[in-house]
Amino acid sequence: MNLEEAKRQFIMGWGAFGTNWGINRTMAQIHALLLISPDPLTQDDMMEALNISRGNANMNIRDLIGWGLAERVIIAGERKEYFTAEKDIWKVVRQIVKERKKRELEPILQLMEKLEQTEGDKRDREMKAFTEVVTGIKKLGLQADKTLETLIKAEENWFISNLIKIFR
Amino acid sequence: MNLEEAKRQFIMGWGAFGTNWGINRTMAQIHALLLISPDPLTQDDMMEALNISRGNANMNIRDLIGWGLAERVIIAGERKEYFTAEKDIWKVVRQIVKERKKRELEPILQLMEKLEQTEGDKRDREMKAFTEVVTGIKKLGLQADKTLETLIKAEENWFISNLIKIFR
DNA sequence: ATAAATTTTCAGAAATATTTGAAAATTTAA
DNA sequence: TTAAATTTTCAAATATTTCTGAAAATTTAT
Repeated sequence: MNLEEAKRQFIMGWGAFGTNWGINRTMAQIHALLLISPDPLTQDDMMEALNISRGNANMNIRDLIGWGLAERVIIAGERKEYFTAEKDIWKVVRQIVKERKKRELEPILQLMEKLEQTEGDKRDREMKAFTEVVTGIKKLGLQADKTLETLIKAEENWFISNLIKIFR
Repeated sequence: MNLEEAKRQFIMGWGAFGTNWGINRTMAQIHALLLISPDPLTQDDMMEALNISRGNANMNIRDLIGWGLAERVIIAGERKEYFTAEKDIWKVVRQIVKERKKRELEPILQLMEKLEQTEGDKRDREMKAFTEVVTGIKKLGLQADKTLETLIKAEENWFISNLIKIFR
């Protein structure tokens, strides 16, 4: 396969992958494009490469920046804005984990904490089933939160070398 | 808060949470409903509780079964089919991890392996950037695959107690 | 066998999410 | 300043996903 075709497949594949994870296809494709671009790109470059409109490109670039996955780059003497993405995949994963933890795990934990306050007869089967599930989710969620927090702070080598030891 | 309101919020919250993770809202709501039901439910019970159509209920129940998150229950003397969900959250998480690994991680790894075969001049900047990213994703993916495999096989206490040791 | 109960399917409808493109706002150069 | 270049916004259009409901298929009881 030649490079052009491989790039196309990479971008399409990354886009489909993102879709499974609740990430907008275009955002994932822009991310893929930036990942494999040795140099920063402009919005127009991306519009052309991915065949998308100006508005779409602009919104998704800004979302990517919001996720901490892309950043603006100033290029001396250039009028247009340029963008790059972090190339180190491990850093990318850590950044995504960090954001999703904040955006999704934390709200679920808050909900479970609120639902733990539910009043009712503890001998009632319905009540018991409910309480057990809520408590279980909260416990696991807290554990996950702690684990992910450590993971986010970990340095790659430390983490990987530990994982290899523990989970072989 | 009383139990009825708490259940409602649990089901809505779980549905919204699922949506963020590429899981259909109704499927997540049915799962939530089953999680907090002390006894098995029929399709009609779910249709009524969640205010959804027969077709929708049927399809999503079968999807849940496909994910290994719900199962049919035979109740002696009853004509209708009943369904339950695994209540142990840790088992639920393991099951989800297992399915997502199969459905999503494995295809991405296959794609990366294919893209590693891309032909081109290794001194070309474009080629180099591409190869580095593909290789990086594959490496991390293989590591994740191995780790998740261990996690799937692990017993809860073993896993949690190890994690607590490693990641405190 | 027959028919009632129940489950499954799926085309079209509805809801949701994404994208476009043109206008408005902002930035930059001269 | 002024105006050209660039970025941002957002209402409407489009695409995608999900849901409905009725018909078909299957299962069960008699």
